[in-house]
Amino acid sequence: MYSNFTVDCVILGFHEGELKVLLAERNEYPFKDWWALPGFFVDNDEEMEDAVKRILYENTGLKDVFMDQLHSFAGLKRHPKGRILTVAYYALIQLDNTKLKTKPVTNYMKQAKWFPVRNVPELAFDHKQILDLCLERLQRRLAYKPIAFELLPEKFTLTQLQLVYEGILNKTLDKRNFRKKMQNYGFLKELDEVQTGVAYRAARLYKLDKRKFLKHFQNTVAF
Amino acid sequence: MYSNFTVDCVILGFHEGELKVLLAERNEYPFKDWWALPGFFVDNDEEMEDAVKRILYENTGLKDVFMDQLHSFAGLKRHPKGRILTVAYYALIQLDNTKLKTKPVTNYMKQAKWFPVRNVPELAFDHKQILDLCLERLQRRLAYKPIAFELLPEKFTLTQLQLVYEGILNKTLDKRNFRKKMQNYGFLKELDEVQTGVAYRAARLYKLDKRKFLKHFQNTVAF
DNA sequence: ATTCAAAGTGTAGAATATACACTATAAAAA
DNA sequence: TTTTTATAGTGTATATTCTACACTTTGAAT
Repeated sequence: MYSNFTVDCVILGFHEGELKVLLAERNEYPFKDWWALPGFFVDNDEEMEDAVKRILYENTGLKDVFMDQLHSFAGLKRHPKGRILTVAYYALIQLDNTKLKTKPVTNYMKQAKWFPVRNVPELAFDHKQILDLCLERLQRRLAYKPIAFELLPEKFTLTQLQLVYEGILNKTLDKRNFRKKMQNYGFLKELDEVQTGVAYRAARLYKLDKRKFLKHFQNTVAF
Repeated sequence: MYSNFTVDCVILGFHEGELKVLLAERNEYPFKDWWALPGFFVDNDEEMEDAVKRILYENTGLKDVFMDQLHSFAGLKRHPKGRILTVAYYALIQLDNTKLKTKPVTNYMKQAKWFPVRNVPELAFDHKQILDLCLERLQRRLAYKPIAFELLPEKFTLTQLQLVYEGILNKTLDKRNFRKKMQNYGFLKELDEVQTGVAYRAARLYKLDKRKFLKHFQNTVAF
């Protein structure tokens, strides 16, 4: 039995140097055939976060995904059938080629597809507003939440890390300054491993020491 | 006619060097006689923000108050009568002696009273969690939203401003460094006026140039 | 052996942050 | 009118962080 509110989820991944969002093509009215953020009604006996997890699983096949609440939207006119409150979340996944191929998994949507976040089709409801808010929040939270690392595989190169920062901040960064700063933070573990399968000099791999990351940023506020 | 969700509001003011929150003593079950954040059901045909404004007006007599959404809470067990989703807001008011004297204004509460934010009684529902989240958010948002200024009268002294910053950040700041930094930002208008009614040297008054404030901070993110 | 494509590295100057203590002023009290 | 009191208001030196900037190294492919 459904409750009377929904969750909508901005599912983000990073692929080919770009931040991408998973959108669903709706197969139901209103906004049938429009692209929208994956979302659905929360069940009456279901925790809200579990509903988000369910949507994530249906759309990506993944469990244990990093997620965070964004904002709630309850405008009287946001849904043509009357007010439907929605709680928006974002989720960050490690997107790779295997996950790029999406399949329709629920009957209320025709297909799901990844789009570059800054080049999405027109979206249903107020979903464009939700996406924009998400991107703005990510820029701020990047500084004190392990956002960049949730978008990367466990082992990553500094160049990959820089590309994620650039994708979220939507601007290019200086390579040397970026590396210096990251390494000075002290929460990157340098591994004795390098990249494989590249046709040029292989880059060193790093891991995040989440413990040190959180300790470093728990008291990071102005002044 | 009530909808099925509520708004709860962390109403904050600054008085006698301390950040204070307005709490309401409940006159209804559940949690009758407990202190709680002011909040109530949103009407079916009422915008959520208007509901917050209504609660603010009932409790403080003020309109046009600065407010911002915090987070939504929808735990199945947060309310003994079943899940009630609540959207938490915070609001910042200019608290002075006239506003300190509160009166009971609604029948679902016995009285309202101001408490120092870091010394509140045990709260109903998950309201302590909401308050703590609010204080944490304020610390972060202080750096890019005009939070400190919403807690002060239009004209204020630098010492008053510093006290607000200290109250929110919950630590003391260096006077000279604080003033230097604030004045360097360039969004404070120095007035040709000084404080009145003090028994010692009167301090110069300042106003916020909100336009410059927002311009200054709109692009303030890491890197 | 050469080419290619990306990895990896240092330094100088600018800006910002921090630590720190005394003088100036206005009203009140003597 | 002088003195006291309480807060306003101010500068400098050092440390830290930020920024701009270009070449050498490496490993695979040709």
